[in-house]
Amino acid sequence: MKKILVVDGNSIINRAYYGMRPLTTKSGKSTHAVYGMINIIWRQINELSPDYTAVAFDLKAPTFRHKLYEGYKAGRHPTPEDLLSQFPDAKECLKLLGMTVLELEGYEADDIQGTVAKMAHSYPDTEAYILSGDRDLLQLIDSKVTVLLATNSDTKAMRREEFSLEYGISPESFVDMKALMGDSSDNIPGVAGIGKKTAATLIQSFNTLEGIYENIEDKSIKAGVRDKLQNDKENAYLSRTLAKINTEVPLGITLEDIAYKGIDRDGLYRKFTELELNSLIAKFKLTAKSDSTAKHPMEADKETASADKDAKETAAEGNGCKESASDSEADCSASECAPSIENLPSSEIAKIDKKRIAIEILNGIVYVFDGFCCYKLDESFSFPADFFNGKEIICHEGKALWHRLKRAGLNLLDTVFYDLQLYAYVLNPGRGAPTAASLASGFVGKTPLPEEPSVHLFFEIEEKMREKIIADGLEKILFDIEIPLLPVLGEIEDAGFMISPSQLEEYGDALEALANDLTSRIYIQAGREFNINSPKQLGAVLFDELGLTTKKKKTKTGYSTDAETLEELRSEHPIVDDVLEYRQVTKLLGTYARALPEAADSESRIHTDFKQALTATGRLSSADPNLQNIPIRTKMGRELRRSFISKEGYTLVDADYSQIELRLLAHISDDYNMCEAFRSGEDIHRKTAAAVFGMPEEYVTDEMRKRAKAVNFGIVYGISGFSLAKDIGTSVSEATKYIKNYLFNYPFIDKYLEDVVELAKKQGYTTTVFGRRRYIPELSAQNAALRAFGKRIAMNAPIQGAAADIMKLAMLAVYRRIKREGLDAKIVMQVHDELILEVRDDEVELAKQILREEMEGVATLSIPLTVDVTSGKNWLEQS
DNA sequence: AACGTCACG
DNA sequence: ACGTACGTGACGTTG
Repeated sequence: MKKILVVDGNSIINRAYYGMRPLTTKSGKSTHAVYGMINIIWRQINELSPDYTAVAFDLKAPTFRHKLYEGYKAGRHPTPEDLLSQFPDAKECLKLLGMTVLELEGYEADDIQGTVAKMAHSYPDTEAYILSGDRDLLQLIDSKVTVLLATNSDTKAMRREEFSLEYGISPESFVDMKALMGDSSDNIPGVAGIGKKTAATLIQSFNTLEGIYENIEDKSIKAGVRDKLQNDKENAYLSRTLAKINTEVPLGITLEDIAYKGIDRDGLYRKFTELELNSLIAKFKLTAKSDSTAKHPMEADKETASADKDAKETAAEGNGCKESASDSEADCSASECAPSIENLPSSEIAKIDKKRIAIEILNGIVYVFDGFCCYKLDESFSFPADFFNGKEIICHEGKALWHRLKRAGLNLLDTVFYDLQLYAYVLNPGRGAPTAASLASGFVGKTPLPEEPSVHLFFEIEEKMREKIIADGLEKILFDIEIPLLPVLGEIEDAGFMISPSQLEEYGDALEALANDLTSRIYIQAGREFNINSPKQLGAVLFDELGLTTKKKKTKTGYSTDAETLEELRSEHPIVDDVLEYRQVTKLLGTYARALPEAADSESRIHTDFKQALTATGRLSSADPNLQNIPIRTKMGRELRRSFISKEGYTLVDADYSQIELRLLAHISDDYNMCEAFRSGEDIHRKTAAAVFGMPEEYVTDEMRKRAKAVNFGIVYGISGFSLAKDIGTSVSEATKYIKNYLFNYPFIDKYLEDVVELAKKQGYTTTVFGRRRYIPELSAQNAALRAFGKRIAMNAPIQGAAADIMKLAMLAVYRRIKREGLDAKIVMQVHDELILEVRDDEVELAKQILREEMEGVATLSIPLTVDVTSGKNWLEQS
């Protein structure tokens, strides 16, 4: 028996799109629909071993159904952009899988499938299988046609038996039934007031529409139903025409035209690499170059092809500069693209004399491309000290390169690092850092071999990405902020923040004694020893053994034992207080007191790593170690800051923006009331309290001010009454009232929050006042909770992002001013709205003045930016 | 590697 | 009906 597999391309790709977690390439291209579709289809190919395969797609052009009925498929959600963009890749992949893609203007995918499936009747010994998630296709079931109904988890074969069992009618009657009950998803009207049940009963009795209307006076039809049928008779017949799949589409093909060709291994490897679908490469066991192109699928899955190493080595040993990379054909395959790489001894480094060069470090080896030749440097390369002065370096992960060159003793005066990772970040933050190879395939369509440098493509990639940067209006963000900031961050990391290890040790010892004390007390009260650090064991002790009241099992794995939960149980048992304190003490001990000295260098300085291309909003993040989360909120924790010090003869100068996010909200929304409050230097939380509680400011109590402050914070995050209530400990209705009063008093903020969400929905992204983007795909999610999350992101991102822009501009301004005025001062830390300098004692006052001037003057907004500046010998004692 | 928890702006 | 404030990083436990 020969088999035809007909796939409903639109249905399967939709199912894959909505049924899977989003997946994107490093450069931000969505790929999960393609990935899911291939998995679903490949499983069927393996199960069936079809002889003929076709995948049908809809085209945009209207079909006869639209012409017949203008409401047809009206009210459908438009296909999301990031699904639409996957169709070309999907079709290409299907062809590479050896399948035939069929689409025809004026016909829907359903019609094409029906036509192909029914071809089984024209050939002897042939049967057809239709793979779809759409139940409309069930009408095609007959003796030679089976529908494979793809559900979320598996695929169910529907033959006549299964169909009749489920619907109680024959597949041939399916369209007649649909003509009666309609179909809201396709906007097929049907007969008003007749649903699934009545429709099924009628069809069971009379089989077809004709049967029903011929027997309309039959007494088995109730009067009400009869009226409805008579009223909508025209609609019923129209609906049937709309629902009926046309099996006579003029495709002009024979079965031989859709014979299954087997997979194209090289093509799939290239395509999957481009899409970064590495798990599919593994699943199909694809390698860079295989010895044969067409394989039967059953063999393909098992095959292990061997990489062709010879090809690579020939290229590496090639003779110098004869081939230039830019001569390569645009569509050449990866191995053909690789240029010859010349080994360059240090003595000949001066040979590289272009102003603009590309550098890539791969597995510790330095590669240089000067626009013509590609060089591989010695392990112990050495450049002349001023080699890079005034040069433009196109690179990837430029800060690591910056450090490496700095450590090699090189001057980097006016050296600009055009870091492609920053380009990608600015184009689409929050996608994770793309590799150089993925940028190559994403922007110039060339995929370097794994483990091979892609530096020879950096000039082309830079050009393409720059075009996109300009098209998106991101030049300022990239070229005026991120690119110049890179060496500034390098300097800050290099400088490091000095600590006092002895002081930390003392502090740690005290914490340790306290922790030991608490441990024994907890054991005594628990009646046994256990691991207090294990939420599981702690939960068992508190709730099962000591019988504390459990609200609900909050976590996936068991009882919730977080501070919020324990706080409510304090009065039930004295052990709870001890556990809370134990948690606090061990946190300080493990994360800070003991860990920080480990990270310090021989001069007791700690060098963090600022991640410049990580956060979705534009902020920096700090890691290894994180110096942006040093405790301050509790007295015991705050003590840690005493151990962050300045070196002998120097002082720490600390400057932080006051209320920067709230000020930005005032500026962006242009809310008169809030702007006025900032202009006149009023206490913004007190003023807000007066508005929220509806009374003069003189009567505002501390508690009221505290609540108003929480509202101010919450608004910036896209607050809900529920969360505000939880935060300030009131009823939800009380909290909701505060929010309502707030928005009433600051009407432009209310308007702004609505508008920013609308605009984000329309554009797919938000922007800061400086143009920095954040894409918010969550806004078009199916899941309501996810959509609500998207709204909150849309409200917050322009504010948090603008604050980040301002701080970055301030860092540049302060850095340049220090340099220009020749101060003996270094920036040692940034904590989002705070900048810390280490300044020679005699220049402290000057540094304070500079910090204030530069930070406050960095942007001109409709309200003033204000900065609080303090100084001291450690991070705690600031005056 | 995932989870729970908790440190920061 | 459903979930519940934005953005981060690190530690210890557990599977």
